[in-house]
Amino acid sequence: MHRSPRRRPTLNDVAAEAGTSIKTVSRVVNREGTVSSELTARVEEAIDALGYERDDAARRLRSRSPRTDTLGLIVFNLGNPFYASIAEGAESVASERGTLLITASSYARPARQDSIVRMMASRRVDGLLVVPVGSDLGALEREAELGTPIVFVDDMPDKPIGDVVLSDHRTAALSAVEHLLSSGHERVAFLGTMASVHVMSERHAAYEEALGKAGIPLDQGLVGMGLITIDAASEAVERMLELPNPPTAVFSAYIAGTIGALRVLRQRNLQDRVALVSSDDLVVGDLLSPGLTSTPQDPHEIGRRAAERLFQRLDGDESPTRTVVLPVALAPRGTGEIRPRSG
Amino acid sequence: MHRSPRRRPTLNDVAAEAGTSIKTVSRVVNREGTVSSELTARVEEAIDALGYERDDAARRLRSRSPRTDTLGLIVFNLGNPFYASIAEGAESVASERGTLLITASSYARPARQDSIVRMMASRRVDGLLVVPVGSDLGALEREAELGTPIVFVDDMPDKPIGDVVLSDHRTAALSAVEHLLSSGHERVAFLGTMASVHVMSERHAAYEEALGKAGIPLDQGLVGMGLITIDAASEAVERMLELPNPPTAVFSAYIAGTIGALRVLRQRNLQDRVALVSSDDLVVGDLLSPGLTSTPQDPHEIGRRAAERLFQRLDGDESPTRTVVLPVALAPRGTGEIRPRSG
DNA sequence: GGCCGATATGACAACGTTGTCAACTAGGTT
DNA sequence: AACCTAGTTGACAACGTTGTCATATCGGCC
Repeated sequence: MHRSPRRRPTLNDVAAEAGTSIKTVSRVVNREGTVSSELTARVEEAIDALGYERDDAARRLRSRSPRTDTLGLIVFNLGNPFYASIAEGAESVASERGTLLITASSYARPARQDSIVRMMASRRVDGLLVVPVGSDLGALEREAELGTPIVFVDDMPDKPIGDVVLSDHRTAALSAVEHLLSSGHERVAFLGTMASVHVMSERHAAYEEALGKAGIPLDQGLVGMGLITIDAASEAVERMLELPNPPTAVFSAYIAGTIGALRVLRQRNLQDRVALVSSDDLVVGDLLSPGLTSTPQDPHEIGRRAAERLFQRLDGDESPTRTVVLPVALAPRGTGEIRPRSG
Repeated sequence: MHRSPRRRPTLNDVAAEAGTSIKTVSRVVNREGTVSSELTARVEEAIDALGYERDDAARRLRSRSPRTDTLGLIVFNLGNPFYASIAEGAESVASERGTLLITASSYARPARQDSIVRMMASRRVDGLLVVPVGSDLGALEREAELGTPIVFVDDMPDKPIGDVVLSDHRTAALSAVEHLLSSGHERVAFLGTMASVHVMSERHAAYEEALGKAGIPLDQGLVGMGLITIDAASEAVERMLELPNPPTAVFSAYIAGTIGALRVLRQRNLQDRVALVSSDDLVVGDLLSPGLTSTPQDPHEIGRRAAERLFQRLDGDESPTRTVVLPVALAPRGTGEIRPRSG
């Protein structure tokens, strides 16, 4: 028996159907338990017949508690398995609290991040999880001032306007480069994206620091920055391999660079001659031969911890901003243990 | 100059600050262009000073258009790169229309899918993108009746209550198994998850169909179903390899099975002796040696197409339900071309 | 019989916004 | 001078819900 296939039923419709008032229906919907069992049954029948579902927006408008039970998550690219895993980790915490996630990709573009923050703000998300981009926090700063808790993920914001959950990128990058140097490499290339991404500049700084400590002069010809795509990384590696004094090892500070480098080395049959350490792991890094040496993070755990911190804030924690740094250990699996050939 | 760090400013607050009425502020916020430039400037100043952002829920409540500019996306597991890529594809379409995505993982559990659908319904998403699970559509059916457009992704629902976008799973699975049989394999194992997942039973049926056509008797000892995790798949493959008459080839109908099989074959140094064709590709399937033979889908495109279909519905298309089947071609890269050893 | 308290129900305002309509102003026309 | 028009501005109701408060009913007690 179809009723109105178009307009969603409201409390009013249910009340009319059950022959009672909207307040009583509201009480039944919210299980307040102060409605007689006979009337409760009649109301529930009407709810089923009409397919009524409470409108959370109207509820929030009137209710004392201003919660939407919705969080915003902004990452660089939701299709990237690393960020996807962060999202899933956050979701697993949120779902325990009956909270949904609005997810969006900023593609590392500040303007897009800003527009997403605004859209999420006008939807009144309870809090934000953000992989920050750019030097300008923009609308995020206003949100923080208005009391929306923000947890930054995987990277530091420029101003401490929220908690932070990230891996120990500096130590990881240091150990990666030092691992190559201790195998005897002196020509170590660097692959990275924009320096404006904080993590990237941190990894690059660690690269320079490790070289400096070992007394190896910096060669800008071995430094590839601004390489966004896999193909750009491949081309950069190809150029470096054409140099009169080519690199004997590569440190890739991001996953697309790693894939690009792996492809070129395999094409040129150099996979057993040029060493490679990747900051990020591949899902199947252990299945390659040689296996991929990396400093693998635990994105699922990062997502979990970030969401947990956000809920602590929502539960009333007003303590000063905290930074959670998760340890990272180098996982030697093959590509990083290739030694340079003399001559 | 801080004002109220707690309660969000409303039209009323802005109106008071600017010395005008809420209706005028509303007009400025919505750029109706009927407010004098002097007053517009004063209002915009107040908006900036207070950090006002319109409440979309209240807007929707009153406005004629009932849109939330929010879609719901339900996949099995957002952390799985295949689904993550679908999500990103859908998001790229949605963002062009100023629409955000609420994403959630059902973990292939019907009860969880149902509860997510309900939560999304009470948030009044404009439409749903769903990788369906289980034989009972549950709350989805009610939503469809109430006029919420639904597009099913990657699999068919049991009732045609919405459009469908998926790859040609049957043809892909047939060609995968036939590829192995044509190389001379007669002992071909099957790896899959629950038969309640429609795609899975379709791939399994194609497996049986291909064997039948070739006149090869079915051996239930070579069929591994219900293997959810990578480890479960590994154990199943190990058991099969212990058989007196072990498989010479494996057809894996899902990615975790593929990874589990690859790990075991590598451990036992059988990667060049046992053939493998995977339904799903790995991000770096071409980097393995031998490379992974698979029937790769284009999840980004699936997500795009599904979202585009949903927007067509939202734009008023009321034509009968349509099913979009995307073609899939077998990509031979190594593991699938291993021939059985005689004796 | 009147009164009490407990229980059940509903009338009404309010949340923040937009649609409707009325009112005011300024400038031009008759 | 009276009138009209266009351009601005604001008062008020309404969206679907919940908080507050009033009212109705009933059983039990003095």
